[in-house]
Amino acid sequence: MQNSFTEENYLKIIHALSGREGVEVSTNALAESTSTRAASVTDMLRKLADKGLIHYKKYQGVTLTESGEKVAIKVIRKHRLWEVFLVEKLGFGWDEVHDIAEELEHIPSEVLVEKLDTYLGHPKFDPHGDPIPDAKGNLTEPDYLILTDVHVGEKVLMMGVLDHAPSFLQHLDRSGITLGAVIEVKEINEYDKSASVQINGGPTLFISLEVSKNLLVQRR
Amino acid sequence: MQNSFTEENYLKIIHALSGREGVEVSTNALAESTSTRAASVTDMLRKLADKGLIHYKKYQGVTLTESGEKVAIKVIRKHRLWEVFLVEKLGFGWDEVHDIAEELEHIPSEVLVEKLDTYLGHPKFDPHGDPIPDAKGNLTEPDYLILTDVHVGEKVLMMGVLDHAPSFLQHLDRSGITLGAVIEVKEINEYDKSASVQINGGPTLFISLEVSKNLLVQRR
DNA sequence: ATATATTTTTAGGTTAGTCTAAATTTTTTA
DNA sequence: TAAAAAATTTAGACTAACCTAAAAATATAT
Repeated sequence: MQNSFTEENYLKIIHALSGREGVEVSTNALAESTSTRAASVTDMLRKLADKGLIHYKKYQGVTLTESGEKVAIKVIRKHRLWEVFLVEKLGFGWDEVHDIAEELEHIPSEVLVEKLDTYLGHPKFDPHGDPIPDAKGNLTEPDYLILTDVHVGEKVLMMGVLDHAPSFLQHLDRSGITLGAVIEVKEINEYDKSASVQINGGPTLFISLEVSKNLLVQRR
Repeated sequence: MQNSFTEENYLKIIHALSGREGVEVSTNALAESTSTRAASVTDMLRKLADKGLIHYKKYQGVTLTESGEKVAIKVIRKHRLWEVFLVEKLGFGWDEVHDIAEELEHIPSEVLVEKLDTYLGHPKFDPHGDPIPDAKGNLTEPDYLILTDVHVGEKVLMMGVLDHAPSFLQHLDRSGITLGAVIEVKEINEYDKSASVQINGGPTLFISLEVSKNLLVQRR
């Protein structure tokens, strides 16, 4: 029994919205994320529940079942591997690959994914720093900090982004903030929490709270 | 105005069935090729005609318009480039790639195709010897012979296959008949038109008319 | 604790792509 | 060239995924 493109998208989004703790996801949140209406979401939830892919009780929100989780993680694995391919092999920018990977992730061939994974050298992270689930479906989220949690004087490594919007990624490109960059927090403005940071021991620049909130970093 | 997966498939199949001369394709032939019923084909033909992608007069069969031809050739370009990728980069056999390419060919991104083409080194032929249309949509079919047209004593180069069925391609693999192989026709059996051929100056083997009819070759 | 607001579900409808059965047109054959 | 056969189209219906409007359930506020 094959899942449709649309079903896979719902499962992927439920996975993302329910987070590590597997918290219930609301109908409205899904309507927002899928760009559909709540009524359409309800229809789909009934269908996914019938297929045993989600736990669903009317008015109570949904969580993934084990089998739903499996499907979601497979889709995420494909999405992230294709993103690596697009950036590493085809030369796309990290700001250009999301929509294309959104299509490629639904190509249904197990052997394709595994050959792609091998070809790419079994990457552990995608171009945005997101972890790639392994072939068995194990997905371990590294516990990165958000830059807002870093104190003045600390040096951290840039490890990923929370916002994948092209405009945000392009902004980082212009600022020279790339994956693996060393970020030293020089100063935090008390008033608006904007910060001045030094990148790779080179130029110092000001970043807004909005930017800080979307940067995942790691102490060295 | 985007064309759907299904519409693209119809256009691709009409292109294939109408051949170089652009001959009319019948409703039944399309039903056969799309694995649907004639009534469904009629519905789709009306739709494609409304979009200006085919010439359609009831009961008279269809041909592609210029704009339909353009779409078909784009799909064919994508299909064949992805096949090259699957074989050359991911290590699939030529008998394994058709179904996967059938999915990949509908991924809609011009820039993806062009980057893929560049990455692959602008290949001119796919793993089955079929010519790859260029970015401008020029598709030049080389005029190969069919092995049945080759006389005893002639040496020819194996250039492609007409049948893409995995079972046929696997049969060729077992026989050592690969793209680029030199085939010398040693003998043709008058009764059933089976032939004995020598491959690359090495082993001689018997091939049935069924096989000969599906091998595209070139005089040297 | 009741009234109001919000969220979610139900009811009924739409479109794309498919189907079967019946009607119509074209082709073949006697 | 008329009858039979084959091909094609029309009519009416189905499913998946969406919609709007109205009803029902839950949450919030006075």
